[in-house]
Amino acid sequence: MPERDRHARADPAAVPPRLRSLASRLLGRSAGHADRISNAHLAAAGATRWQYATLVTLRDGGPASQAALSDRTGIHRSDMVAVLGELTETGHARRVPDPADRRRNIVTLTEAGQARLGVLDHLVDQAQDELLTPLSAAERGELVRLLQRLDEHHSAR
Amino acid sequence: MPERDRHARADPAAVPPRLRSLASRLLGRSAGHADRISNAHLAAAGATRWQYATLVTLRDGGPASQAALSDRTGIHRSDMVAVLGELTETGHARRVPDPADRRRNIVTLTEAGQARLGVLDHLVDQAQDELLTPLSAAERGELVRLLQRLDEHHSAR
DNA sequence: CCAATCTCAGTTAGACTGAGATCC
DNA sequence: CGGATCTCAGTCGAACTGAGATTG
Repeated sequence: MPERDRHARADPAAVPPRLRSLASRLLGRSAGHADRISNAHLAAAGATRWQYATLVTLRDGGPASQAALSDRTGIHRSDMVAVLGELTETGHARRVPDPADRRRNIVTLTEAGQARLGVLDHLVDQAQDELLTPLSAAERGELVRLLQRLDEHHSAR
Repeated sequence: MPERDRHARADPAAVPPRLRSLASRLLGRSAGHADRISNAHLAAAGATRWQYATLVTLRDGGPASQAALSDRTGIHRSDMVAVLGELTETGHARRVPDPADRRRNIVTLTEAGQARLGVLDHLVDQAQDELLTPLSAAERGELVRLLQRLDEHHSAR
């Protein structure tokens, strides 16, 4: 991988103060860094963030329909179809029609999926650590708490 | 505008704790809220975030080449072409070849651009306020400071 | 010849809409 | 019938790559 990038990276010192202190801009940029780092770490195992979120949700919430997985992960129902296609093809999840309601699929985590999840958990931890490098443990907690309040407020009906 | 959305919104209570406390996920979701709110407020004046960032940078940094504007805004050089196309067509910026180096354009803010910027500044302030509603003034400052440190760290060469 | 600048065409991942088929 | 559920095709804005033309 060449990994070139001689372009467009926002010279931190040259950004006007007005922009440098806009919360919306800082969130966008930090989310960009977070995406790049998370994707890079997960790609080492050939995984994606959507796959990881889905596997975690299956482990913590148990078997569920695709609609329920959409609600719990925040992944669009329509993208969930593709994610589960990948996970079932690689044997990490199983998708069987619900006998009690045949519109639904019941999705379950396989043993292989549990094993994979252990690996991915570790990679994600590393990604968080790289992302939050400049912050102390207390500051990381504070950041997470503030962001949770933002997200909860704006996710509420 | 119908503005429907009966779908995929992540039921906050149902998200597994592991996901709910991942900084990278929270940043992505918060950035999404920020984008939606900022876009909505700016759209009321027919403007975009890229246009706003470019106008601010012209006001605070004075006339500049497109490459310099790219560095200062973090907008890709290739997208900057289109943004300046819009701004010059609407008479908010002017683009003239640099007589000292004819590879460059010198971009300047027009009077109309300054006036427009006053309006947009106000809309952006409203957007920040809506975004940060659940946080106190002290918490908003703390959030901005933490995010600045993240961004500076990961933007550094 | 090499490097910088601007421009244009095309790509990518993420998030979304709309509609069809199936089933309760 | 109305209303979920899953699936598929396609759209959209944001961010990017690559290459060409021009100039230093």
